[in-house]
Amino acid sequence: MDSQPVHMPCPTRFAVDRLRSAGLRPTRQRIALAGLLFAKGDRHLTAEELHDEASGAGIPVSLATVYNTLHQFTDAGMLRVLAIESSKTYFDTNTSDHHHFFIEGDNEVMDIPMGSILVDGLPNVPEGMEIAHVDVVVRLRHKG
Amino acid sequence: MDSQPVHMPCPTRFAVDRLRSAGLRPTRQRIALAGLLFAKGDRHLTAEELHDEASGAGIPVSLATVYNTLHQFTDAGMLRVLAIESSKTYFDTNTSDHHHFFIEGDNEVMDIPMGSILVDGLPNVPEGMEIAHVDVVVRLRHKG
DNA sequence: CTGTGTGCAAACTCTTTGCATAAGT
DNA sequence: ACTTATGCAAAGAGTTTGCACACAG
Repeated sequence: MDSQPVHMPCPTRFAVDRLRSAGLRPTRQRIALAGLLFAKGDRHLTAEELHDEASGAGIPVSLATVYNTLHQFTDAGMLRVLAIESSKTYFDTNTSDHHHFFIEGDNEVMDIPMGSILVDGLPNVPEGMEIAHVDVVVRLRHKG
Repeated sequence: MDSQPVHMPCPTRFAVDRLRSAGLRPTRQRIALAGLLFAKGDRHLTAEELHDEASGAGIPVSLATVYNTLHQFTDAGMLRVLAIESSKTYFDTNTSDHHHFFIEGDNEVMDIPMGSILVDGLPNVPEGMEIAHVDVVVRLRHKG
């Protein structure tokens, strides 16, 4: 019956399709990184974290390529950059409009559940400007 | 009548007092930097900007000292650090609770007038955590 | 094949640090 | 005098870039 033999596992298929529709050539490294990024729900990663994860998964990819790839994905609208902490760039796999917890000390980023925060009374924007985005970061610390 | 001759201009006096009450020795450099920072209302500066400004004002101070001083002022509660853009640290002379515009392209930071923004419906905070701070950044772009 | 992507290493930016010198009290 | 701050230069983290080689179409 199966006249179209499938040689690749499903996550790879998924990644390949996503890359193609973004106009990016599905190379080994991009497929692998997309697989890691988009397989398990929303994630917030630095380039270094993703690089470590790839290495750990037996995918040899250079840090430079991880950076390049993350920026390509960002330009293609598959990722969003978070400016939460100076000195480290976090990439968010959830590109929809939402906000974040940042846990000081642990340097961990978490999504704030949609709809549970409300920003109101936005101020008048200066002449000739428009709002590109509103970012809310709720910084948490350990109690005690 | 004036039995206490005043040899220093007023801004210096002010800076010296501020430094003393923060427990910081009022050195030439600290006095000069405090003068620049706190003389003209609320400001949002990077270390490099302040360094340039000091140099321009004929105050020779090294960039390393500017960084050290900004951190000492921050620890003393005289400044706040803004994490608005990756790769650059902005120091805010307004330590009260308020939010910011960030103009993309120009990389300029502006205060949002107090009370003109309202964050409501803060989400439940995870167990054992408390809110340290809520930061709202309204990112603006030039229209057209 | 042809063009694009990758890896490596070097460059670059921002920031911190160590140590001898200078300044404050 | 005694202590603390400063300047310089070097080190350090994170990120980017240039160029030869490798891979996808």
